[in-house]
Amino acid sequence: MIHITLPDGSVKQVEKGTTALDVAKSISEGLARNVLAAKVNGQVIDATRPFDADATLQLLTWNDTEGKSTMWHSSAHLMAEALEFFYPGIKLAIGPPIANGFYYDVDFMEYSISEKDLEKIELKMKELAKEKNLFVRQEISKAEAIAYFTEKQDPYKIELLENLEDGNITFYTQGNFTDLCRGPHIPDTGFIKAVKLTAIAGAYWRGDEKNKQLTRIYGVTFPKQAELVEHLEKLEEAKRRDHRKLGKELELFTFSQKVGQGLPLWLPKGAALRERLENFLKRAQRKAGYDQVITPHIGSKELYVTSGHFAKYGADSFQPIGTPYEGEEFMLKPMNCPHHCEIYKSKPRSYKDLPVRFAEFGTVYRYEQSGELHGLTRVRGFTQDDAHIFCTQDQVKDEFKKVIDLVLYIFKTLKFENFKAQISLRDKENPTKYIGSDENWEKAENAIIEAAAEKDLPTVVEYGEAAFYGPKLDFMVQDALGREWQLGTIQVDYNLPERFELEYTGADNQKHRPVMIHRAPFGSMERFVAVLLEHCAGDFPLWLSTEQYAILPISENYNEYAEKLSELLNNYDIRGFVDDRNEKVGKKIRDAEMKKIPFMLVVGEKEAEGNLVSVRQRGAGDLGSMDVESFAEIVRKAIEEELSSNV
RNA sequence: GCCGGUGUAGCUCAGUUGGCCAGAGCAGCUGAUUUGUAAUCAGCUGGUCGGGGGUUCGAAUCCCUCCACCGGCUCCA
Repeated sequence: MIHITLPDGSVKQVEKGTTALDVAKSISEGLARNVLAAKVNGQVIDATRPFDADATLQLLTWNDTEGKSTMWHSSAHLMAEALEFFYPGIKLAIGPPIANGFYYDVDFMEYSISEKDLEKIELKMKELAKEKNLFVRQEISKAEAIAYFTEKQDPYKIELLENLEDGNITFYTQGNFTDLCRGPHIPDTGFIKAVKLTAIAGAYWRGDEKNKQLTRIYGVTFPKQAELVEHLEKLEEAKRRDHRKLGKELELFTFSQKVGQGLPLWLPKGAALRERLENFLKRAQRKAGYDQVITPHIGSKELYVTSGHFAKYGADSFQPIGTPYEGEEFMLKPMNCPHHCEIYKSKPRSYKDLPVRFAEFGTVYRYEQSGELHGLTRVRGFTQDDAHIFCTQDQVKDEFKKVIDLVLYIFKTLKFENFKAQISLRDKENPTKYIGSDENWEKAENAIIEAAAEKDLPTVVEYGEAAFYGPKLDFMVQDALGREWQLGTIQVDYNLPERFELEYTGADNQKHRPVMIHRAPFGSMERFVAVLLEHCAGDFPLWLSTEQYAILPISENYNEYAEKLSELLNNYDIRGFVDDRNEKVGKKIRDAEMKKIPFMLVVGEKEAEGNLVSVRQRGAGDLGSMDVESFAEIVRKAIEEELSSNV
């Protein structure tokens, strides 16, 4: 007899050879029907594997991330079985589970496949799922495995096998399909009740663009049809919130083929929104001791040779601009830091001056591959809310904390409640990858870790993710749909101060090298606006709305009164317009709602006579009628509340 | 850049066994209506069918090529 310890601490005494599924059955049949896999001694394995010694056991169901990924992994096998049915002779590469489903990379040989084919594959998968075929695990020698795939003429599996150790190789078989696979898998295909193949795309073998491009089919499966429906609804919602769609509808930005791809054009309303965000940040930065600077959009090629960026990125950048006669070369600036370094150097600095903080909404241009461009989140020209802090090594931690405060203030004000900070540190195994002294790195990394801890940031630490010039802290926010985006960043840089020979005079009257911190709380205005748009689905907070109210006269007879009101509200610094079109008020309300205007002010005879406005708030409905001062007070209070989230 | 898909009016979309002047709704304009909390009615304007080339008596529709966009891959100072 052996002992199996469950998560609640209870211990089951069972025969050797008992499986996790048996244990589940002994608890309840219902549970057993939901068990997808088992976590035994911390390792996820098939629920059908027999125990041969004492162990801890956690039964994994659809409610566990590992349960889901096990099912999706099995779904990839199921899809492969269906694919082999329709397209015999195809070569299979890899088919893993991913965050939201699974995919399989397939070399379709002479077959061609398009989205139209997905439906029949789904049907076949459902048909095979109904057969409740068991996933059978089989240990196999490397030689036998290679022989199997040689027979099957699958070069990808053979390549995978070549990198595997003999004695550690397993096959899994369900129905008519056998695959090289480490496992684990769900007990049988019957758990898969709902199937949706979502996309078909190209993907390189082993992610290397020098390799052959395979066809990747993405899919997702569920244990219940209802969950698939829910999933599809979520996708619809994401589509509805897509910043490209909202940006067009709300007339915020556009693109022109003639101007060039990836070069956003900000329309009046978008520009007003952006200006408001910039002013918001400028105000906060002024308070935090930043000095605003302005630098040109191009810089001499020498500048980037000095910074080292030309050597690293020059070939993949917009190419230098030449002057007509002298043959001088200038680059479109891909970042602002070299310019800011030169500002630092414009006069001698003393330790008493530090930290120096130069801020600039700096527009930069980077060549992105055409297939990479995406709405406002990936463009070729964008504006960073950039700043560079020049300080002593001892000031790094404090400066980090101040920047973290700034970022938190922004997140709080704009209601990004779910976020995390990723701390990217060195890969210590690979010291030659980094510049700067070990001692300074150690200090900087600790400073970041401590700063994050003291600010109670939810953090994940990634080793080996640091830039070659210094460690960094990136903020990832979740939008309303739980999708993750990288926004703000804070980076320590030992490289540029060295290359630009920056110095300050210390208390010891000796020259010292300052540390540089790059930081951008929004990241870029383009990306931030995109994420904000999706986060709030276009319903901007009042203080950010370009049009805070629309005055809707009942008929043309009240247009004059409406104009008078509008002037009055202008005196209160409340922005809006009069909808004096010859339309019924219902139509005007509808249009104002579609334009996401926070307040609609209906005026007719009653209001004109009593010097009142009838206020209707987006989302909240009719607030009744009141005088202008009361309305202005409502607006003032609402904005104060929105902006008061001091950290 | 690569693989796959898409491209018809300002917007959303019909229109492919190749065939009469290419359609609708919304937006816009004109007129009527003078309106009370999510679409008043009527008329009108508007299209090199993404660009170029080809096949054909005839091309939005078939072929070639280029461009842009969408979904991925690779990349991201």
